[in-house]
Amino acid sequence: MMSSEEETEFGLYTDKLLKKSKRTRQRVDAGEPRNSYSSIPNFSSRPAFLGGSNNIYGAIFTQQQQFGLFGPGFAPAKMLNELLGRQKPENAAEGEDVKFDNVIRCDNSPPSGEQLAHHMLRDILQGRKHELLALEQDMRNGQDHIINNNNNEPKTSPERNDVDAAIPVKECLTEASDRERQQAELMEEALNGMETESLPSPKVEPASPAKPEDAKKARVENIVTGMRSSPAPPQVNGCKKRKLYQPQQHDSNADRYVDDEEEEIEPIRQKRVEKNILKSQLRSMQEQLAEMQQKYMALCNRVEQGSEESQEIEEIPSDSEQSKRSAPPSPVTRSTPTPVPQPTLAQEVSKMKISPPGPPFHNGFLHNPHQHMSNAAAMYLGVSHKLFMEQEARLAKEAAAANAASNESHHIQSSQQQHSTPKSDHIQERLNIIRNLNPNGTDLEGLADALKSEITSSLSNLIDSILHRFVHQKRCKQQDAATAAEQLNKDLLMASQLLDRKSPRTKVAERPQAPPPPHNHQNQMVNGNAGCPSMMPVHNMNNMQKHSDLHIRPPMFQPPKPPGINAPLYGMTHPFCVNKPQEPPEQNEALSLVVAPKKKRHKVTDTRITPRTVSRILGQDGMGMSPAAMEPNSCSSPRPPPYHQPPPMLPVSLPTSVAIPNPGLHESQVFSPYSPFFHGPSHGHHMAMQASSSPPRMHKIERESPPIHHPPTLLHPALLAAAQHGASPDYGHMRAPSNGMNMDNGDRNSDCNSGDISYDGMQPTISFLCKDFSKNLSAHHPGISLTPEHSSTLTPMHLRKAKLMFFWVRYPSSAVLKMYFPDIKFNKNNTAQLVKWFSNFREFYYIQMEKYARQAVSEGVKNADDLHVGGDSELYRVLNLHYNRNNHIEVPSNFRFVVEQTLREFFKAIQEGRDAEQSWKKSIYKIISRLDDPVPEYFKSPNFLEQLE
DNA sequence: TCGCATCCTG
DNA sequence: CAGGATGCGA
Repeated sequence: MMSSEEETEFGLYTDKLLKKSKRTRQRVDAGEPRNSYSSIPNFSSRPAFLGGSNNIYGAIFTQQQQFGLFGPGFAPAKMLNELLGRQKPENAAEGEDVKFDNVIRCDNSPPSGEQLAHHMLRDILQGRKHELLALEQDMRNGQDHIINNNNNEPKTSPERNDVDAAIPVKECLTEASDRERQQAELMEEALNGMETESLPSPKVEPASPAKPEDAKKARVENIVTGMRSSPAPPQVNGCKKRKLYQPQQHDSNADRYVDDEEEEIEPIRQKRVEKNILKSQLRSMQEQLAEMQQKYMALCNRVEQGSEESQEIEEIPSDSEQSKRSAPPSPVTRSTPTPVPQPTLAQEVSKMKISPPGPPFHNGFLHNPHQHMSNAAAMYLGVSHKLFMEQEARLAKEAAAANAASNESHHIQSSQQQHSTPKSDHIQERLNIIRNLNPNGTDLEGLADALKSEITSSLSNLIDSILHRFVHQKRCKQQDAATAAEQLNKDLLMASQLLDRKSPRTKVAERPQAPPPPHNHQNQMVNGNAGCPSMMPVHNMNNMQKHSDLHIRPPMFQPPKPPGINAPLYGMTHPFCVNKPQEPPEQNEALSLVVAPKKKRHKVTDTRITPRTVSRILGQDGMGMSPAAMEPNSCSSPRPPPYHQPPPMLPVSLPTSVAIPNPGLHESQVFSPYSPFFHGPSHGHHMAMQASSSPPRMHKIERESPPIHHPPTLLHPALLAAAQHGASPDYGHMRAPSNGMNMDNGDRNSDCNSGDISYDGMQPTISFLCKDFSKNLSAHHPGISLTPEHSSTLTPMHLRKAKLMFFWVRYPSSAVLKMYFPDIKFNKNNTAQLVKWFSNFREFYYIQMEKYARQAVSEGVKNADDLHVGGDSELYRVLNLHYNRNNHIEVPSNFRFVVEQTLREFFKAIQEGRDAEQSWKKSIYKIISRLDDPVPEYFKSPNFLEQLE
């Protein structure tokens, strides 16, 4: 049953678990043995000792795959996978008996019966969407199965059959009937292919006794499959209302369908027709866009090349460039080529697509002498691609789903290609025209036409003007460069606005389409560009770049442009990340499934919005803490006078986000956000992203030596900046004297020696550290006390910090946490909150792990050792996005190691079918809990928080 | 019973 | 992310 793993070290422990688990518990995982992991004496924090042949470390070190007890001789992975894949139901069935027994037993106990039933139903409903569909079918057949959606009242009877009788006929039913009618009609008339898609497939899965685990598994699988099989829109809503507010999924069809539900049939049909029309029109527009882009690229290249060297010009320079760029990227470890046969359009698109960012991007565009131009181009493309890419994505989906449709689209495309691109004078005028059209709304076709011509014309205008400017710019050289860039920016801004306004719908889906970025820092910059057209004047850029941590954004800047999440088309080190190259339909999906996108009830949260406000802008300049302060001419806006407002007790929200890209920059260094600091600080520890480059082995070896001297993983500009300033006055001794920036050791126990970190929760006054700090302040600005008040309130910045800490510790004790949040006056509540945060972090983390592990399994990965998490793997990026959204710090290499281990553990467990067991994750948790590392000292520094911006 | 951890839900 | 439910160990 349990793998040998447990037997070795956790024997006793797991025995208990197993025994206990027999008890009537419906939830597999509820409750983790308290303090289990870290408190278990035998748990060494270092893998080295784990001698067991089965332990992961053994496997890792020996580079041999060992499936626990199964050993090498076990069936070929392929077989195994298939077996498992198909077996799942079986396994589940086995377990179900047990589980169900439990459930039944529970029924006898009055108090919990209801709840159990509720849970059960919930699980069923959540996990087995397809089942629901089947049920729906049943309903249609006259059976009285009633599906209860989660929003309805809890059933009183645990038995499924009873549900029928017990449930009052609710909207569900009516909705269903509505749909029924609609669908019937639609089927008959076969209005369009899309509709038929939405019909529930008669696929029936015998409503087996619901087993929670099963349901859970199903859920996860749903997520996974959802990620993978986006082309084929999963079941369309049953009576699952919850599905509805689940992300603005690409599945516009479903959405539409849902929306239409309530309305009369007639209008629905009309709308559909209209939509189709619009769709085709959009398609044509895309075509044109593509064309124009090509032209544009070609022109750009010609111009550039002409000026540089007289090199041969290729037909489509962009292509060549692209190929150059895309070639080098890490060879896919295990290529699971999923080159979905793309229709011609898609091919074209792929050509057009800017090589998914990352390093290649830099090499390509950014290095050329005319960077401002290139950047502008990139930006432009980013903007204009929104619409295009989205549509392309949808197209791909549809093509996969309905073959018939593809032909049509081709026709349309080709026919539309003939469109000429009319030119007109001013965008504004046209905008007005369009605005006038909108109100009527009735004439959608007209509108579409208008939009079409509008976009095309304006775009062509844009391109022309851009080119003109470019040429002109070349003549005028640097002097004019700045202004030209500004102009470009304006143009681009206008363009983006134009596009946004015109196609509001695309807006929704566009985010995921953002150019993907292998190398986050850089990419974020790039993406930021596309997302935030409003740039700073070029002349400011130089200063800015020197302080990449001090991103002063245009007031209007709205961060919500998370770095592209799309998987890069290439460069996936991670085997199972390789797949969805052709799946523009957001990689996000799975993620969003996990993390509900729109929750209104944040308290401390919403990290996207930066709290540190005015304090940063106002307060900081006097403090000599911000890099900016050192800079005489930093930023266009002269630093505010030395007076300070009382530091806001509670952080005010400011838009935060990634650096503002400087479109106009021509210095290459600009694009390595951290570069400015690499040389600055005395410790040039440029541990810079070895990302995927650093061989995993290294980490492993690293870990072997207990004293582990963690490589200076930090690189947070803020820190570096701080280091710079450390030279100045008192600041220097704020840090541990010996370590300086090498915050290596931060041993939990030893860190106290820093002395200054004495945290006394009760002291109303400032702590040592704060005193120090305040001394500085007052020294520089008498009368101003910027003492980081010992607040008991955890701010969003604390949250960020906590997230960053997660890279080192997954299971921090509350003591450790307190130590690392010296500015917090801890009490039960905020301690719990902080702990809860980490719990949440873990949750997210493990969900991701499981998801990807399952994906790997289902994709036929054989050996856990084949799983690698590179810096460019999707998994890695997802995690980084979650915990290190703005790339505040360099992700410690150990974290990647941990991730990899976790992934492998999950993978093995799943592969071996252990996931059928009740608490199969626990063993994994235990393993992972041992992989915690000491958090770097600098996390304790108040400045760190400060710099988290 | 309490503290802690997970899972689920919103 | 926060609340609540639940489980487990002490």
